[in-house]
Amino acid sequence: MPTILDVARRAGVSKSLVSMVTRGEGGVSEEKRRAILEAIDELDYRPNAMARGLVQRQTRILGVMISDLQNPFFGAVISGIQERAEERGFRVLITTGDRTPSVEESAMENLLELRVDGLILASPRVGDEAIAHAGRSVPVVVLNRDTNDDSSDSVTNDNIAGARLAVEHLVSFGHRRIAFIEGGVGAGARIRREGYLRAMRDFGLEEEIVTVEGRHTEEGGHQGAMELLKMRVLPTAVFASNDLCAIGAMTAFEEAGLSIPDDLSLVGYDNNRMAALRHISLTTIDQPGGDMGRSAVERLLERIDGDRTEPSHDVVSPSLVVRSTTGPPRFEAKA
Amino acid sequence: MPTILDVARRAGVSKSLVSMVTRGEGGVSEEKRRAILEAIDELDYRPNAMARGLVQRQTRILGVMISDLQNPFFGAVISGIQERAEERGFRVLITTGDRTPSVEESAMENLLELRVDGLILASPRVGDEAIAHAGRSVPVVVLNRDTNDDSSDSVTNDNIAGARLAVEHLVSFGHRRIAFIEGGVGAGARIRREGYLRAMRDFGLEEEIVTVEGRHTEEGGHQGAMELLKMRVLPTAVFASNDLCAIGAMTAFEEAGLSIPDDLSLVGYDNNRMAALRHISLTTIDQPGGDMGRSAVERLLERIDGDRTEPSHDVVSPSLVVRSTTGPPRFEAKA
DNA sequence: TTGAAAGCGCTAACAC
DNA sequence: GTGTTAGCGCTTTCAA
Repeated sequence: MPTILDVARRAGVSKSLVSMVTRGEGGVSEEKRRAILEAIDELDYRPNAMARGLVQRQTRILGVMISDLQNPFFGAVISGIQERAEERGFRVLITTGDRTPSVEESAMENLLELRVDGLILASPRVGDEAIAHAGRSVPVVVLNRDTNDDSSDSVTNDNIAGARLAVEHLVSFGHRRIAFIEGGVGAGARIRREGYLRAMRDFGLEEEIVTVEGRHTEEGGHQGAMELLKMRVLPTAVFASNDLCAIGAMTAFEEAGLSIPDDLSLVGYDNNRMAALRHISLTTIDQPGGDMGRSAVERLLERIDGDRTEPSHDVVSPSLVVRSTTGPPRFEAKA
Repeated sequence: MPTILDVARRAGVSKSLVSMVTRGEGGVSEEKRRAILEAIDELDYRPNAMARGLVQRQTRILGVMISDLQNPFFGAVISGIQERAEERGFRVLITTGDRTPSVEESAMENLLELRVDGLILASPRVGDEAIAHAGRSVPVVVLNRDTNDDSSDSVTNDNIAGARLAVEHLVSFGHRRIAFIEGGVGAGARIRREGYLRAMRDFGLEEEIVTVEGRHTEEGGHQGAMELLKMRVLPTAVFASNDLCAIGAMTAFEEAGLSIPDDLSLVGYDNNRMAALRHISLTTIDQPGGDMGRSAVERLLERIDGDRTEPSHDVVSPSLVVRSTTGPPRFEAKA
């Protein structure tokens, strides 16, 4: 693999000049520049980003840790990140631990060892300590997760408000017995659960609270729904912690012979591409993934450029998207 | 940010010992090792992968270029890649150009400048020359795409056979007028089209060939279907170049009042998670994404370890997955 | 406008 | 078992 020295020799100049050319710096005579470009081409030279990064002490790379690449919602987030990063002259490198906490932490370490200039943690299962640790060496923005330590910024959607929107929508149809399928241990999931609980209480439905375990996957939703189906008295509506989970639940309910929304109403969270499909047509809470990705990049760059040292916590508003999985309960609400 | 020297000083040892410890090499006294570990912890030291990579001339990182992170099929591919790479002690870094050819090429260059030890190109829109160029510096495996140059290995599913499976299945129901919605300019898409054409000819259906433009996205499928709907005589069956495309087409057809599979049969390609959803239940051609990802890693490591210098071209067999979007044509087939 | 030289943080070869 | 040193490929003073 050719080095800058090979190029310099071939072009009959010093390394410095080659460096100036690859960095697009001016002040090189047209003649030498041409010779250098030619040598680069002939040798298939490509600057070594590690050597460069080592001396420049920055990489202009933003690291992104995504826990579930199979969830289309994160596809939207990444699009937003990529778009804004590119505008600002940064590259984006993505890593995933495929939902395994230990692998995720090691993947994050990997990014850190590479000395990325900033890190976006999109809803991972990475522990608080690991985040704090990362935050000590590089600007970090976490997505959809509360941060205790104030070393990192966050961009979240208001999960409490979103959950309330879901419950409110169901209540407005006359539902009272509204169950919740949990989203597992991820940070955002816990807050949605909290939002559900609060909303139920606020609507005077404390007695009707039912929660079952689940996860932010179709399988998780399926299992949660099966739990619900075992109950003596079924809920008339179900709020699932995310769309994937809702879709899994939908499958389970329909397999059990229930018709949605006639026998049961269902609401998800995220508004991912699957939810919008005509055949799914899931009523859900929209979180603007692309916007959140773009904001995360902005926050990161402010830190990198040193424009801001105060922690920032962006909260975007979720909104209700009514589709075909919600309607009035089969029997008149008692109240 | 602390360096290895800081750690050495704090632990009262030389850099070499610290290096040995971070690399997990033996031959360090228990006493010093403990002191070093402590210093590392206190200083929040993290080895600089750039400096390390510079001297070791390898990074143990595999780069993956994915063109569409919104397509769940690639999620499966990445899972496979990640799993196998981890077993073999390699990290995986993913990049995407979000379906923009120029951005994709620059994203690929980025990976190359970082000196990844190998590159997996998962169905990107990157040009042949760019691939060949990359192949000159690092082992490259391309997914689902024919390579002209023999510098890179490939892992593909047999798109010709897969397309034939789709056509055959429809023919077995008595369909004759089977249209094809194209998948755009990506390499795999062109081969599927070719497979469709060949299969139609082989079944003596040359007269019935109808192709319309599309892309490997829902929007692309929707538009392709709209084209089809404008035709004087509608096909009785449609084969779409991938699942996303098929799902978009399904939406368009149903919006136009057609019922699937009664008025029209539909087959996709990939067997992604959306296709398997109960409400979509798309008949499709399965390609084993996870297996393909794992194979790609294997091929790459053979090259990296120098175990193989001959080009390899893995071809996996696609299979038909019959679900609910195909059936006999509404009117008896004439023949 | 150009070149020489120091040094980024690390590993590896060697000496002790 | 431990320390010293050269050098990976680059950028960045600084001089010429």
